[in-house]
Amino acid sequence: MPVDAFAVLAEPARRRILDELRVADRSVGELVTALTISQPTVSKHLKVLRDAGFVSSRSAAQQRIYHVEPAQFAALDEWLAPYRRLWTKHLDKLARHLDTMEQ
Amino acid sequence: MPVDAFAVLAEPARRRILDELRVADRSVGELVTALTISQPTVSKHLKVLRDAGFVSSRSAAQQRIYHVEPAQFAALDEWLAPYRRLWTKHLDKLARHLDTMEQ
DNA sequence: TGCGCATATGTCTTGACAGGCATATGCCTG
DNA sequence: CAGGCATATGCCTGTCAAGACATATGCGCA
Repeated sequence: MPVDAFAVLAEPARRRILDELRVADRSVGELVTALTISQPTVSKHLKVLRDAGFVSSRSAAQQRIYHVEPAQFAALDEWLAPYRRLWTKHLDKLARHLDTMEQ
Repeated sequence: MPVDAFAVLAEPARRRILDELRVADRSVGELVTALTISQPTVSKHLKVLRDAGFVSSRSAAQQRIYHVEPAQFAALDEWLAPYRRLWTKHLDKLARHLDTMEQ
């Protein structure tokens, strides 16, 4: 992770952009109308997301179409992995407890 | 998520604390020596982590022992889930591509 | 090539937050 | 109950980033 992925996602507006792009690729203008944020603000957030590798863009005439880049999310998932063990262990314990109660 | 989980994790020091607590429960003093951060700073980060539900503490004499609370990580994982579909799809595509090449 | 649309960038102000330091609180032991 | 240890909290300052606004750039079309 070149730039801090968590810092990038800390901004709610950026997560809303990602939620939008997850459904389908979108032009900047579409994002602006979908999210009701000013155009310069959207462009700046997109730049941050691009620099962090969360999205990439292609040009289509005067428009730029953005789409989600899955790799960064996979990196996030890797960070989460060791903690996942903690809560699955927790769930196992819970399951065993329930099994005990059934008897 | 009552407070913004991503904003909480955006601070590197807090992630270091979690990495430490993931291995084993620790007192505040142990964290201070392990991370080489001032004691007040550690306490403040712990408060943020506590308020966000990432950790909880129990008292042992004058010490407070902190430990990781898995639920918040599970919440994070849920947020990540819809994106996970994106990159597994991506991997599927890659696998199919490799299959094609083998023939 | 000049105009208009879509997007990017620069500047400024303001607010939030982290760290340093001093100090308060809680708890145990002599 | 006094003193000391472990931890929490309050105050202050510097830093950084987000949003508003103005403006620059890129691209297509008449």
